[in-house]
Amino acid sequence: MKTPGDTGFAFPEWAYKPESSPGSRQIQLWHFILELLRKEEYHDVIAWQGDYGEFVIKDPDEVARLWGARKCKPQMNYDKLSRALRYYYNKRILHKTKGKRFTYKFNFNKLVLVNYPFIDMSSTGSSVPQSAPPVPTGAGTHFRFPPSTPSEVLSPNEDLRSPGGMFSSVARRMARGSVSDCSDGTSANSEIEEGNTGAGEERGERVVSGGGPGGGGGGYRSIIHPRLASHEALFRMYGGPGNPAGHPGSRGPAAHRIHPEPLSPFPASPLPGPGGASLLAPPLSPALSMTPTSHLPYTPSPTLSPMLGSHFSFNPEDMKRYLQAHTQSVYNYGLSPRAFLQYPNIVIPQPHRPDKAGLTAERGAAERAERASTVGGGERGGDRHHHPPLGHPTHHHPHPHSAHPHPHSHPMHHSLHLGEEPPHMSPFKFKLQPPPLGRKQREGQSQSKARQSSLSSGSGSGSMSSTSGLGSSLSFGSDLSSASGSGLISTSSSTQSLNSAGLPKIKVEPISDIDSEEEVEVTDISDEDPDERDEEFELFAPRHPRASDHHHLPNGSARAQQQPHTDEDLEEDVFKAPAPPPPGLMPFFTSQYTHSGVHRMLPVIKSEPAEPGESSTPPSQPPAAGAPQTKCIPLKLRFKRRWSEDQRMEASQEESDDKKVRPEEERERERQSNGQMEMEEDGTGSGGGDSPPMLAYEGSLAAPLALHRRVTAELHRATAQLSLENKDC
DNA sequence: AACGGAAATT
DNA sequence: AATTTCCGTT
Repeated sequence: MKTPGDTGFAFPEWAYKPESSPGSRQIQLWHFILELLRKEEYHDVIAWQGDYGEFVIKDPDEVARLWGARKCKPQMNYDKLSRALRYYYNKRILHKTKGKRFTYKFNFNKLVLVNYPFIDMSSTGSSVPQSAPPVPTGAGTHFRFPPSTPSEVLSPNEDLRSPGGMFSSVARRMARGSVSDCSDGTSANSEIEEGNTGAGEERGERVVSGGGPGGGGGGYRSIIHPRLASHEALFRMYGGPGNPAGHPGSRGPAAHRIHPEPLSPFPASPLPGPGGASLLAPPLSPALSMTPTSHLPYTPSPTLSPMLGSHFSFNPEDMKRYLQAHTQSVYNYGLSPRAFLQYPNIVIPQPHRPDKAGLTAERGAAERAERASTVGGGERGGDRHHHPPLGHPTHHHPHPHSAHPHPHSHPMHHSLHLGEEPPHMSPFKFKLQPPPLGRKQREGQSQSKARQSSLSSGSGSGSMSSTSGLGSSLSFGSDLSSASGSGLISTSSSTQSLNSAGLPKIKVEPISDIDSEEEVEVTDISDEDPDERDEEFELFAPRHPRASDHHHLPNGSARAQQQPHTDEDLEEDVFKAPAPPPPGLMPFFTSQYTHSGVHRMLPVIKSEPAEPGESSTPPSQPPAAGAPQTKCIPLKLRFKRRWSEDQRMEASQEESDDKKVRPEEERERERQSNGQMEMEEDGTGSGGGDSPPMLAYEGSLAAPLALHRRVTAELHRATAQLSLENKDC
């Protein structure tokens, strides 16, 4: 009986699979968190709470301990763990919910994309709006859905690098089976693992890793480059309507999963074209491949299964929840529907109501038990706010405040047309980076205050704190070209610091302080920040959940950003697109406007004080010295990157995400590929993307829903759950 | 408590 | 690449 639903929140199964993270061989923290979150056993330690995707670490020390156990890092503590979580901010996987202790929030968009870049809902979406716009106003009309380009869809941004990466990683993992290094037998992970498997939560969805892999092993090599895989291909592969490989229902277990989805988010079959096309080899990543595992109901064709035992699935329940969530979030939480539209498979985690108090503690850890009892009690008492049960997502109404800030249609003025808009790009911050002084160096040079010395050496402008970067940061329109990049920089830099080599190091970052709304529920802002999908908006996206510091916006082309700050405005800012909308990417801008602001109205439950565990902090051990490295990207490159990006955007309006996080190589690669592909499509829109959405959802949800249903079915057929055993230790 | 830079580790 | 470790700052 532990379905995701029980827990109250549900992510697609894959979300919980470590393997779903392309980039990592080992389990990733976010994944681990998700794991904990899904288990009731750990609800005393960490649990969903508050807004969509928001969770609270009730017992930081315990979480840290568990994490440490999992990673075989006995010295893990919350401080370290939290550092890792903070790294997610930039990656936009997570955000901090300000004002709430130990409270963070997931950004599902990111997760989805990261995990399933190939799942391109946009195709679906492009043809049809998948769900209702947050605000039923006529606004929807203004949005058009640009023809999607396959390439686009797949084009990942930062995190989603090419699916290829995923492939390889997966392959790798498969090859190795499992990672382990921890000699420590007592891994906490076992706890978790047990829980997962033991629970049988997925009723069979979970794959039994053991059984199945019939050896399909190697086949998944994609024949087609992932990028090229068209939506059609995707679906074909899934076995469109025809459902080549067997009926879903045929298998026992499957049956119930496949029941009709009342609310499927998906529109009609995505395969516009030659329906008849037989499926060709699945170009998809292994993860996608449908594994013909025995338990999989809808296993398409046996041949396809690349990965043994791995599959991921979109089950109806999830879908349903997703929809509900979607609606709810849209209406209640003010989340960006865009996100969901893109990834219907995501389900909203509902702060679930504790009725099952009893269940909680017994299981997993005796160790935690003590704590649990206390905490548990408190917690339960604590949250009272209920969210509407997932009953009737479809129409519901917004809570009182949700307010539709924009009663009037709110065309995205910001939507730019390809050529028309001035390339106001986001201003970038150029920070001088102080010469790296390694810890060693610091130590070596002056043990006492190495840090300061480093700063001073940096340039005379010791003023800049790492965070603020005000001291030497410059910001200006992204129009670097005009700035003549290097020239500008060099100028400023000249005064500034030079690295040992003599080259100035400058960090170019987008200034996204726009959000700056301390007042405005920081939480959400970022969360839906336009991520991958919204790439067009990305430049301006508030990438830092906390924009705490500087609000300067020096000259930065005073353009748009500085305007009134109403909710609307804020949002606009957020979504402001520097470049024209990328053609296939985000079919639904519609919703862009409204939501962010709405949610803050919701009173959040104050998390209970949760007594912090004391936990002694273990002594840290000094790592062995390593080779010194400098990670600064050469100035040139930075500019280049920037520049090319701009161009790209103009040309193709591709998304761009310039996070420092992202390595330029990737971007470059991406850019190029994208650029080529994209060109074609913009034609339609000529300027504004006028192509009207196939279905306007002007106002009603109904139509879309129907469509969704269909797709859902297809997906069901096609999907499989990803499960790889990944026990580490 | 939370943030984020820097270096080290895996 | 994703942390882990350390740590100064806010």
